[in-house]
Amino acid sequence: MKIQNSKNKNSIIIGPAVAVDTLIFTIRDGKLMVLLIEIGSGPYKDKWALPGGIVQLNETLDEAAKNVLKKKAGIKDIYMEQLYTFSDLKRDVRGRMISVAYFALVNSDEFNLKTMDYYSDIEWINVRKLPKMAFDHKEIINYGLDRLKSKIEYSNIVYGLLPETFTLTEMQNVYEIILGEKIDKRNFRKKILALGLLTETKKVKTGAKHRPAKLYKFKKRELVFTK
Amino acid sequence: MKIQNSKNKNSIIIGPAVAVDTLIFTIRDGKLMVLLIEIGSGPYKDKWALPGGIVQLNETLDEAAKNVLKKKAGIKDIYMEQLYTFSDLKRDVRGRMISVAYFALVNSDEFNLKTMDYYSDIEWINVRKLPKMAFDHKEIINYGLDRLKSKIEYSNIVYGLLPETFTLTEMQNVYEIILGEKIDKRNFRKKILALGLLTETKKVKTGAKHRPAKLYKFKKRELVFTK
DNA sequence: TACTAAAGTGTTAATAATACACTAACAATA
DNA sequence: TATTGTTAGTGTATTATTAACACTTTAGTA
Repeated sequence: MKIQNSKNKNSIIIGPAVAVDTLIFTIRDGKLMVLLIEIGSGPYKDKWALPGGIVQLNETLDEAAKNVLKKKAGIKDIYMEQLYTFSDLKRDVRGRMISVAYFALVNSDEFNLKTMDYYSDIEWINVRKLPKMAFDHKEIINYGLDRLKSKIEYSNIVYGLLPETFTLTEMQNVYEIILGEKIDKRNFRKKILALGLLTETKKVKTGAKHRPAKLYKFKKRELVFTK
Repeated sequence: MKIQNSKNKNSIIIGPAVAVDTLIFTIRDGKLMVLLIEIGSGPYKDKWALPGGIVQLNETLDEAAKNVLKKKAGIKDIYMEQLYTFSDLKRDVRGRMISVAYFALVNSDEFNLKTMDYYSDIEWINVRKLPKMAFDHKEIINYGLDRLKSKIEYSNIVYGLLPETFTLTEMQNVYEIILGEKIDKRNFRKKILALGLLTETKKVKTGAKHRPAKLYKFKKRELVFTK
């Protein structure tokens, strides 16, 4: 390994630059949405991109991704994991740039639009109806979508998309939206409750013009594998 | 994104350096082995490390990893995938270095030791009995081991560890070595054959002092998900 | 108080996973 | 050439999991 100036922590290295790009999913209006920014100038003008930023010398990739979420989208304390590192030579026409993609889930109740109305060019976009994308960000989104579809089947990550308390029907809807298929109500409830990850609260969701639904919550809001 | 000299493809960027480290597994003497290099000088002298190298401006990460395999270990045309990107600030005391880890499988029949006897300091090491490791390479190995254990259960990647033709017992042995548990012979054969990924060759493995075993081969030696 | 709409609930059938033991075929040797 | 040792090769019964399917309950509203 060749490193110039090896005694100095802030060494200058000649090599690809490193960025993080964050893929933030949420459920809104019964659709799976992703947070995108419209680019205002430069070679990718009028195309859309994932929120991202250059990785600084004194931050890890996880920290860099958290900083992007906080600065660009005002989001913190959410589910996040590293997705994949993209490195095509031509992925950014402006220069050689490696991007470490991160994958995040938010529940749109806690994270309301007002936080970001501030930016005119940042929006939740239906992941099934993407606009013209900059860089290889369409590829990143598809990669993340595959991760989401598979991981929701063998873990409890769905908590990242749900509010603190929720009904089983709301939870089932999230599964159906992500997987793109209807699920049998009785089988779904049986299976989910058998996992033992939820506790029944003593509250119900009232106000709708039908029987009120029991509200549940996750015992622990942290990643658990279920298979 | 701040990029200096944006019209020049070979821009100079101030940021973390990027390396690839390759985690190469094989089965030898009934054990899961990993290819390690003993470091001869510097702050990590006498510790062991994964084969790795700095990522050049004109190569993708996949290419960089392939080049490492070829140059450092004389290996090519094997199963390889990106594993994870490691970025702790202190992972290399010599300076800020991000490492994209790759995960590779070879079958030790095709890849014989002679190819690399050339290097005195490169060896297959039992993954359950690792020596003192440099950097965060122990962590990378454990991460890769988890990937291997899970992926062997939902895909056909085991082909990467097997020769062109093999007996079902040999295949079962690989599963048992990786998972660290005995598997029922009849159930294993039933399940594997039901997947329909193998074809029976007309040959048998003779020479052993017992009944000869049928030789099988994979219909396709490329990644297929089985669940 | 009748109507609407989603909540809530069990059983049966089909499929998949597990547990388990003997015969077949060759090599080595007496 | 008969005997022994060693691994290859095979089927069935049990259990666990998944899939299919329809009616009653409860609040809101007219």
